[in-house]
Amino acid sequence: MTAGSRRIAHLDMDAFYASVELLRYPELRGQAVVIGGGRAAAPETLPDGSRRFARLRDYAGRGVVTTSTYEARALGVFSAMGMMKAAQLAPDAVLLPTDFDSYRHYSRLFKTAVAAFTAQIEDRGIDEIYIDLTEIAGASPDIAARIKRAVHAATGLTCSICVAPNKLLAKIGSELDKPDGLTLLTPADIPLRIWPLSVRKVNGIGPKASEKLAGLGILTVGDLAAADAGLLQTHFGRSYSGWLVEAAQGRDDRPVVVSSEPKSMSRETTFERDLHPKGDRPALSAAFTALCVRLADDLRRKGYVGQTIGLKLRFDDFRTVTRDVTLLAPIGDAAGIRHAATECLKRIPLTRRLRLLGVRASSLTRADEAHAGHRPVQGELSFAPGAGDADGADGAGDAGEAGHADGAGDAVLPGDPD
DNA sequence: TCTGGGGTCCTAGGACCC
DNA sequence: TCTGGGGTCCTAGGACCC
Repeated sequence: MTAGSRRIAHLDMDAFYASVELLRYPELRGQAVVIGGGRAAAPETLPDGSRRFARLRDYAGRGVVTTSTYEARALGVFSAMGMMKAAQLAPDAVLLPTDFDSYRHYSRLFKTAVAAFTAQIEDRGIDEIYIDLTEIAGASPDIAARIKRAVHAATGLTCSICVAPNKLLAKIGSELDKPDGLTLLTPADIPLRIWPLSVRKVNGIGPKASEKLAGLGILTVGDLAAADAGLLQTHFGRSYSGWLVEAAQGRDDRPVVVSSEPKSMSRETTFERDLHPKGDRPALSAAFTALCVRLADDLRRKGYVGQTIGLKLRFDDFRTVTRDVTLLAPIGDAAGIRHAATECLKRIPLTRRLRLLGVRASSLTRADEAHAGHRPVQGELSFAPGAGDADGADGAGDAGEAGHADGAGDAVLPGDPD
């Protein structure tokens, strides 16, 4: 199955959200534009037909930058940066709210355009895909150029493509000539084009690993390629160090995965201000219910039910805690989800104000196969005696069946209808 | 100027079974 | 009577990605 050389392309839309916004607001072309901020203000149309845009300096809140135009990046504003920090760096930059419906629309358009070439496409999110070109007739540069033209014709947007022997190299390469790039990489290019790059450019080496590598004097992929395998193993463990060694050599035999089933679905929200578990009980309870309703809605729309329900809290000191419970049978309704998540909540001591609340469903099965998907669960409920945390003397043993009985009387966040 | 929301995968310990 | 090993499931947390 391996052997033979593959031709794998990585296609990445250029500054995707920002570029979609520029299609709608062409007058912003050439300006520093930032998208994000959660509840940012939408542009206002004036009587003369012109538009007034919010500026970054007007923003106040807890949002982060989702995307920025290349002009904003030149000012130091990048994805995931806190909006308040971005406002300091570029106070005059235009601020736009995220419009996911619109981005999803353009995402469908570009993916459909590529699908005319091959079905061998791996979805990697809203703005990027891998494409296996191995079985497509023609030279790689020609195929890539045709795909770029098709994407532009379908969307009016540019993308960057790299064709390489594997996904690892294709992913790195698609960034090398951005925007509107067309890059070809062969094994012979690795020393000259890959090794000078920061280890951060490798998909799978994040902030923590790169920090640790820097501590060992390893900054570039070339440093990594030259590093002692034993040294790496003592610091990163067998599995991850083995992968690092392979990655530094540009080796990767992961296939292009054409279809996959979702593993989990979740909804979470960060409050505009930290909420007190007792003093803000009504607000917390309403938010909790709303999250369960939205999650149930997602599950229903996509046709799944979940047998494991989880709760996530983040405290004002940013400490994050999760708890989950596996039920006897999968569920998908908001009341059932809320009931199970409330059981999880009872197992977390609420000592501080809450910054974030989230609800998750996992162990998903298709709703139409829910009967077949009835997995055997040993014992009773997982929160039966013994399976609890620390001191299990909290009498959870008789918590009852995980049905929909409204035992909310003693819940930390009392259930309120609606 | 404190740091979003939606995911996947991995690790590690304990329960439980054979 | 501690002396096992293998396998699966469940849970919690963390790294990483878009």
